[in-house]
Amino acid sequence: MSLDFAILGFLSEADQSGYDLKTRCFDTQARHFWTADQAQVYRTLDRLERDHLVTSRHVAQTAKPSRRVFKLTPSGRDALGEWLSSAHEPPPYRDPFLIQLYFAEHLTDDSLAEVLRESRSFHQQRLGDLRQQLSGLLKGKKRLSRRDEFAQMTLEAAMSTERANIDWLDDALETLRAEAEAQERGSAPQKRLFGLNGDTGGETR
Amino acid sequence: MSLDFAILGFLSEADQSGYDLKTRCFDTQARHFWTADQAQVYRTLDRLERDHLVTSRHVAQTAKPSRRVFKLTPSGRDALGEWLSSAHEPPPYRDPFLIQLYFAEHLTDDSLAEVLRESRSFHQQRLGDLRQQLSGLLKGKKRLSRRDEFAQMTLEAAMSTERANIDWLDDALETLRAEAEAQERGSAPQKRLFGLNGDTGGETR
DNA sequence: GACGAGTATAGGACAAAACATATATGTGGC
DNA sequence: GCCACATATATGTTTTGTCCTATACTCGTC
Repeated sequence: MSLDFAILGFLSEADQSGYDLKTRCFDTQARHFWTADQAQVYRTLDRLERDHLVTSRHVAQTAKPSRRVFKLTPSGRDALGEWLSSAHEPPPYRDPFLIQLYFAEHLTDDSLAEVLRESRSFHQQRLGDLRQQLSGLLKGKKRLSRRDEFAQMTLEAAMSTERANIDWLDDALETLRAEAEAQERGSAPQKRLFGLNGDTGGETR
Repeated sequence: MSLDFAILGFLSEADQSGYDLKTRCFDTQARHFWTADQAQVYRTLDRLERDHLVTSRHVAQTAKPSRRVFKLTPSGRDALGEWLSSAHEPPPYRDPFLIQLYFAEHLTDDSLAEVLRESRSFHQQRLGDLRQQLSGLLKGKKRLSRRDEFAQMTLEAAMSTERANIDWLDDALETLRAEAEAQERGSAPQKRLFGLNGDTGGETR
């Protein structure tokens, strides 16, 4: 469903082929908020054309296979506008890492620390990728277009999430390290890994 | 795949029926990190039994339909242990809200602000739910078991993500508001919604 | 006694996503 | 000539997740 509108959105900016959408949109610009398989792109385009939200025409090329270029129809544009302005529930969380953490009693402290570090590394990599995307977006531009500003905002949003993940993981690793040290020194084992941080009620912040 | 191990994990704590898993685990304890449909639970249990990772026995009840209670096998426990200790790539981001933001040039400032507020409300609700779950977990306990500590950690992790989302949305709304005000007063329109915040390079934090 | 709510399991249908393979053309390197 | 690579589209299959319906028994209530 959302994929439909991501595609309509990209077509609202420029007429494109399925190949363009895959390589120039989903593999690059959009990869931090929506990914799509090549097969998925072509099949969705077929469906959108069947529903008269896009049209296609074949364009021959010299020295390259011919392309099928898609164009947004007026009703496609309407559908996009309506979807963009209405609320959509965020998808449910589904993170294998939290399953691991939830059942971490089966792991040794060392194993758990390793899992935390690996998770951190994944998020660190994603954050690095986001930074690269952002600097690519800003490169050589003194003033961003309104278009670019929104692209930038999506990157900043994703980055703030990644930073939250990394910070949390750092805290958890530090707590684990401190716990291990306390244990080693034979002092009273610090059982509680996390305090309440005053987070059990009241305002958001 | 991950669902398999979530189920194995819950069975590692207690023998349970599909109904128990659905209502007592996935609908309650685990809902902030993994959700599963009833149909999915039963079908996954069938598959796990076929693969000899769990076994089942029928248990008759008085005044209630009989239950099919599942139990982890030794090889199921092995499979769980191995999965828990190895790294798993976090699933790709897929957030319809970021699609909306990315194509927000098609929206008026008011529409966009409304979308941001609605998104905020979703996340606020989730955070509230997380807080409730956490206080439910802590209720009447002076000392948490190691088991509960990990449950608490998953809640804290989810909460930190939600807080990051909400904070980012608040910033965005504030910027939008300030922009609108500047425009109204006829002063030079503040084009850039977001600064760079020094985030284009260097260390994570 | 009809009806809804709770307990319990199961299967059909479908949509979304992932994974794999096929096909056709032209370029450049070995 | 062969192989890899980029361009370009298409289809087959499987897995995962969602939605809906069916079945069956008990209890409380209107």
